Amino acid sequence: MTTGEIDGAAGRAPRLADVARIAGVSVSTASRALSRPEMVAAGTRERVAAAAERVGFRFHPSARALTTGRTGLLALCVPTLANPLYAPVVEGAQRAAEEIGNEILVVVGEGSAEREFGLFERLRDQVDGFIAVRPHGGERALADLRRGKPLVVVNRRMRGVSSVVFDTPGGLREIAERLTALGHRRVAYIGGPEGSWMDPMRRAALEWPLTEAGGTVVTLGPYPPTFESGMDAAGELLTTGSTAAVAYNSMTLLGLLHRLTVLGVRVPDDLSLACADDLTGVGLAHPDIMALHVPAQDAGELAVRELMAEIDARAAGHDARPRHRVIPVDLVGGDAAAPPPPRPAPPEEALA
Amino acid sequence: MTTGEIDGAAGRAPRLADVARIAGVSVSTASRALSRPEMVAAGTRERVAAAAERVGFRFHPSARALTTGRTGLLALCVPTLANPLYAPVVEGAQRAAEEIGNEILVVVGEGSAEREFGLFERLRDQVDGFIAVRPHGGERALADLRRGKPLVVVNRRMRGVSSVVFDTPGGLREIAERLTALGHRRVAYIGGPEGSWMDPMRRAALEWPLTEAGGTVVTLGPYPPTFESGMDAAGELLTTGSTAAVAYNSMTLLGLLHRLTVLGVRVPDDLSLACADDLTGVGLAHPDIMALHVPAQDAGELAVRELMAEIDARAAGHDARPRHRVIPVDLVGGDAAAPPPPRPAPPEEALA
DNA sequence: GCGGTTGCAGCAACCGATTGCAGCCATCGT
DNA sequence: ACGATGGCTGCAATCGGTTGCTGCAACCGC
Repeated sequence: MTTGEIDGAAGRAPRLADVARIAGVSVSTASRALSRPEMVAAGTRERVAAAAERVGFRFHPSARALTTGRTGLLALCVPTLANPLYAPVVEGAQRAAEEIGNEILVVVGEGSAEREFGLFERLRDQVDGFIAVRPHGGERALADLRRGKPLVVVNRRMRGVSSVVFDTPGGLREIAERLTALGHRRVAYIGGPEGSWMDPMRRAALEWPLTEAGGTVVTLGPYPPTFESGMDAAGELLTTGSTAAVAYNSMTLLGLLHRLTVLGVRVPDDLSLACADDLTGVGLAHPDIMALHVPAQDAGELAVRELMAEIDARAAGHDARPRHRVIPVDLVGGDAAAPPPPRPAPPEEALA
Repeated sequence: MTTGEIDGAAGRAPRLADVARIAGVSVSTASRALSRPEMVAAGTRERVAAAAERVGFRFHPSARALTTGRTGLLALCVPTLANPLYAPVVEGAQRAAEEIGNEILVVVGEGSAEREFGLFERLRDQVDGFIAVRPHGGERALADLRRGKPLVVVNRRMRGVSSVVFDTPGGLREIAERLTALGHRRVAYIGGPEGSWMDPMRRAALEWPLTEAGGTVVTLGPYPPTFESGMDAAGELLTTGSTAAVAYNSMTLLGLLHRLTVLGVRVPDDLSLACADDLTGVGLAHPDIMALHVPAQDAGELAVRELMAEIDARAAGHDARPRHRVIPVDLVGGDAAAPPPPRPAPPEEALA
C-alpha cells in the first residue's frame, strides 16, 4: 500500500545511488550486485539487495536502456484486433514477455504492407525486436528488416526468418480423414478471404485425403470471414450436392449453420459441418460439428521466447540461425459426427 | 530505401552531435533548434533542420526520456482483447497516439482489479499516463492511481477521474421510445454478465420510456455475452409473453435470433429485436433489427487526447480538473421494425 | 553616444544507470 | 616470507540528449 518512500529525499523515486549509500557501497557495486550478482561477494550482494528492497528500488527503464541499448520493449504487429484469432496471440505474447520483465508494444498493421513497414520503421530504435503476425510485406523486405532488428514471424512461413505457424493443414487433413472414414466423398470448402496466404494450403490439406479416397473437394468463395458470409454461402453450398462442408472460419460456420437451419437442413443428419478454428466455441457447443482448436496463446508465447533467443544471441555476437516452429492444433467436437445421408443432402424445396 | 547513412561514422545511428557538427553549431543549439524552435534564430534553425534531414537524424527515445521524464508511451488497459468492443477502442487510441508521436502500450487486465493494479504498478515509471477501459478497481484505488500518473477512464464514470463514456443508455432510451411508439408494452431485456457496471443502467434506460407508456420491462439473465447465451435465453424469453426483446450485446442477439428462427418465431412479425451494440453488423444486415452503433474508435481517440491534456497540464504545474465526455451512439437498422403481433408472441407449440 | 534591454548561442552540469580499468587485499605456491 | 594470482570494489568515462546560466553583440530610447 505505501509507496515505499522510507529513506532518502522523500517524494523522489529511489535511485541506485540511494541504494548504494544505504548499503554502504559504491554505485557501481550496487549496479553489479543487482544486475550481475555473480560478480559481487555474497555478503555485499545481500546488503545491496536488502537496501534495494527496503527503499523499493526499481531500475529506471530509460536510464538503463540508454547504456545497455535494450529497451525491454518488443513490438508485436497484428493485421487487426477485430479478428478474434489475434487476441489470444497478443495475450500469450504479453504473458511471456511479462514473465521476463519485458513489455509488448502492440501495433495494428491493418493488412497493409506499407503501413506495416511504416510502423516498424517508426519503432525501430524504440524496441528490441519485432514479431509480425501474418505480415503482408514481401519476403525480401522482411528479410531486410530482420537484418536491422531480430524478427519472428507468426502464421506465415518463409526462409531466413524465424517463424511460428499452426498446423491447421494437419488439422484439416484429420477432419478430411474423419469425413472420408464416415463415408463422405463430396465435401465443400467455404474459402477464406481473397488473397489469404493460408487459404490454398487449407484447401490442399483437405483435398489430399479426400481425393485419395476417390472423393472431391468443391471450393466456394472467396468469402470474407464473417457471419454474413456463412449465410450467403449456404445457398451456394446446397447447389453443390456436398454431404459435408468445411468453413474457413468459425464465424462463417455460425452463419452457415443459421441459414441451413432456417432452410430446414439438419446438421449433421443431412449435412456434416466443420471449421478451421474454434474461436466462437462451436466445437464445444455442438458436438456434431468438428472444429479445430488453435492454441493461439502458445503461438504468442513461443514467438516471444524465440525472439528473445534471437535478441540475446545477437547481443552475444553470434547471429542465431532462424528456427521454424509448428504448433499442432486439436480436433474438437465431432463426437456426434454423422455419415452422409443416403441420398445427396440438399432437399430441392429448401432452395425456394 | 537507403538507411540514410550519408555522413558521419557509418553504421552508427546519427546523434545530435553529428547534426550539430554538420550545421556548424553547438549541441545545445541543435537540441533547441529541433525541439524548441522558437528559441533559435530562423537561419540557424533551418541549417540544423537541413542537417538533421540529411543524415536522417532521429531522437534517441531513451536518452530523451531520461532527461525530460517523458517516455512517449501511454498504457492502455483493457479487460480483454477477445471482446470485439475493445478492438476499435485500441485502434482509435493507437491512431491518436501515433499522430502526436506517442505509442500505446496495450495491456490486458483480464477483468481482475488486482491484475489491473499490478500492471499499472509495473508500468508506473515506464509510461506517461494510463487509460483504463472499463476498469474493475475501486474508485478509491483509481483515484490514488491518478495521483501518481495522469489517468483517463473509458466506459465507466467516476468522480475525480476524467472519463469517456458512451451514451448507450441514451440509445436504449431511443430504442424503447421506438418500441413504445410502435405499440409494444411488454419488452424483455436479456441482461449482461453478472457484476456488469453498465447492466443496471441499460435496464433503467429501457425501463423509463416503457413504464411511462404504461408498459413493463422483463429482465432475463444475467447471461454472459455470447452466442450461446442468446440461444439459451430464447426459451426463457418465450415464456414471458414479451413482444420485443433487447439484448445486452449483439453476439447474444445472433444466438437469440438463431434459436428463435429454429423455433419458428418470425422476426419482426412475431417478435421485435434490438441490441445495445453493433459489433457483428446485425444492424446493417437485418433492417428489421435495431442496433446501436457505438463509435468505439472515437472513444479511444478522445481518451488519448484527454490524457495528453492532463499530462501536459501536469508538466506545466497546474493540475487539470477532470473532465467527463459522453459519446453519442447511433441507432441503426430498425427501418423495418414492426408493431407487436395482434396476440402475444410465443406460439405455445414452439416451446415443445 | 551611452547604459540598458533583448535575442541568440555556447559551456557545462545533469538525468540514472553501465562498464573498462585500476587498485586493493587475501590467498596461494614455492 | 615474498611475489604472483585472482576475487572484489571503486573511479571515472560514457550513453544521447536537455537546460540553467553566462556571454556576446546588436539594437533600443533618450
